[in-house]
Amino acid sequence: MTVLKPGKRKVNLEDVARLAGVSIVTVSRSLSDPAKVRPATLKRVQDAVAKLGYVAHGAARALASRRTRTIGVVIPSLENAIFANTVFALQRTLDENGYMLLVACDEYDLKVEVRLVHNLIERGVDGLILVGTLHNPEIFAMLHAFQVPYVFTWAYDETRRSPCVGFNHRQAAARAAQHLIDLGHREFGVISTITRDNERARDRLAGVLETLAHNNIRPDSSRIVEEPFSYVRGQQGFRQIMEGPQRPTAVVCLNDVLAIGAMAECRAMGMEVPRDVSITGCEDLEVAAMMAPGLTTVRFPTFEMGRCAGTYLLGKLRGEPVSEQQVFETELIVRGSTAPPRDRG
Amino acid sequence: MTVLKPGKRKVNLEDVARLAGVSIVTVSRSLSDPAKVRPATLKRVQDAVAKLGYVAHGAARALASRRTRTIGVVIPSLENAIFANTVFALQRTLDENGYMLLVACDEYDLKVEVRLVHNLIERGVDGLILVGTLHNPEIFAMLHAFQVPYVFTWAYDETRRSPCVGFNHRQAAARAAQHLIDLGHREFGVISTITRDNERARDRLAGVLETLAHNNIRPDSSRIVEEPFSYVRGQQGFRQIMEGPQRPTAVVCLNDVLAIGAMAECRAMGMEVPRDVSITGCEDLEVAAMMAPGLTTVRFPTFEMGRCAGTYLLGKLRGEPVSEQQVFETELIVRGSTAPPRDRG
DNA sequence: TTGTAAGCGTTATCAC
DNA sequence: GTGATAACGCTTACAA
Repeated sequence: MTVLKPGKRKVNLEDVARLAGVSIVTVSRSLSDPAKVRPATLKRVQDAVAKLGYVAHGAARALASRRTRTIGVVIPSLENAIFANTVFALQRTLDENGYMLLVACDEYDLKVEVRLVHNLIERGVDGLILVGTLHNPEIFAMLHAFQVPYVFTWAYDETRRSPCVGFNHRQAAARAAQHLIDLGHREFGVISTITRDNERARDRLAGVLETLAHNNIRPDSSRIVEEPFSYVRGQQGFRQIMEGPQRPTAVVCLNDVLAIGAMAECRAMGMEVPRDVSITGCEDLEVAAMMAPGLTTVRFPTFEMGRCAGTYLLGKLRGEPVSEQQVFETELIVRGSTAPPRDRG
Repeated sequence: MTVLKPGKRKVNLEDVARLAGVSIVTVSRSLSDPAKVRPATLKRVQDAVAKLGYVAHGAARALASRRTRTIGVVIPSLENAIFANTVFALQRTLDENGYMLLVACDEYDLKVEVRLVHNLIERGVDGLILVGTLHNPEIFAMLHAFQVPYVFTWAYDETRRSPCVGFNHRQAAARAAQHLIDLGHREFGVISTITRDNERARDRLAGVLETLAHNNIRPDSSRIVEEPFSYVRGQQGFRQIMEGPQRPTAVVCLNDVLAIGAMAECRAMGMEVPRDVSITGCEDLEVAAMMAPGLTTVRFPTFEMGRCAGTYLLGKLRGEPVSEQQVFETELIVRGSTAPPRDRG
């Protein structure tokens, strides 16, 4: 049971240099800053590189240059399409600039996140992308100690303490609620994600409840449920709310997966959206638009945000001036929301 | 515009060694192989590490040890949930074993994949995970030259030339088609993904057409459409097929996104699944089950496959004997498929 | 434009 | 069980 371990690199700068008839340094320069070498020399080097199939040794390069050309990102989960999308946008942006992306998932556990950030710093990431502003102090300590530039995504920090890019979840959710109120709804149900350790969920819930309270609507606590992120839990939450003494005319779901689950259950219970009940879901999974006619949603431009996060770090690493905060506008997408039924509203 | 570049690591092995009153080597050992150091010494070292907030320098470690504890994966896209899922499973498996994951997307471009694999090897990945068996020869050359262990996912290689783990797409698609034939359908439509550079799409399409041919069913080419991966294209494909001279009674969609689009269009056209037409989609997005009653699907256990790919590489790196090929069984999930209408079947 | 020399921080090898 | 020493492959002053 011998551990498979590669020997030393078969072809290194020295080999290329020898074949090209130049010194090691010239080869190094030809690769990192071709403009600084005479065209004829450059050609010889490039030919040698091609002939030998030389590939730079990243570790050695990183050790000498103190840069890995690698960025790290920690997200809660890749099962959630909005984070997969964020990573996708990020990867593309970084790739366009010669950077690669280390991806880690903390599965919504702030303690795990500490370990992941540690591992990422150990790998020498040039920059770090995290989700939200809620993090273990140890993380801030490491980030500071190792001078790793970072940016929070899916975050909106009014205090401007950290660089972040994201959305105003509170406002987005408030708008959704206001839309329903404007339609005449007074009886609300709310299906939220688990708010513990999740500021996005907290902000959204606060946005809805505040708006309702502003209009003197205070839904009974039995009508406000917190469910884990899954279609099935969306179904359960909807059923639970609808089995209460009086059915609400509108249900706000704090993400689209819960919303889709709620819609499925709604249909299973013989009701229709939005005729019998108005359902609103935050986020806008493409599939929601496709399969859920009548569902009002709030779209978050996640891809643009991902790009922005990548651009921020790249600019920072280049020493360029970059804006430390960016908020993307969300969009309320209405697909036939109606007023509550006359006999109940 | 000075480029932001960190100076040398503020705290290194030497600092830890000094504080602990031991040599550098002992510290190194305490970190990599604690069992080989006396408990009392170990404790002193660990205390020093904690006090100084020491984090190992991965590049230096990699240069000396020839291992980065990093694995690379190239997938077509993260927009496709099945690949996001694969990556998720992979990441979790690797994390459990102290490895991290570099993720890159080639967006279904085999030429881009070459560049990404190059970059990954440059970063010194200890192993590589690719999707499918169809790759540019340059990739195989590099893999071989640098002795990088690799495994193909979403792949089924009957010739057993490369380590791979995946599904028998041909068989899975054939089963779906056979199921419909058994129900009495004779008039078929097929909505496929673009088969160019995509062997999974090719295999699935072949599986369907072969099975139909076996039963003397040869759908007109106007009923076989190839559409890019998106809900909207699924809609378009369905409409195109249904606008032909004679409507088929069954439509097989070669992935679930196209299937969901097809269902939406079906509904928009005033038809019902499966009463008016039977739609079958390969893959089984959770949302399909939720929003598409009547849709028959084929489930591919993607998470299990992802874990398997990670386990394979880890075993290989440890020099353990590992099985070079693994095929996961797919599952036909029937949700109310019916026979074709009497007056048409 | 090109080359020389000095690290970068760690692990492997071999002594003790 | 612990320590001295030599790599590991590259970049960055600085010199020519």
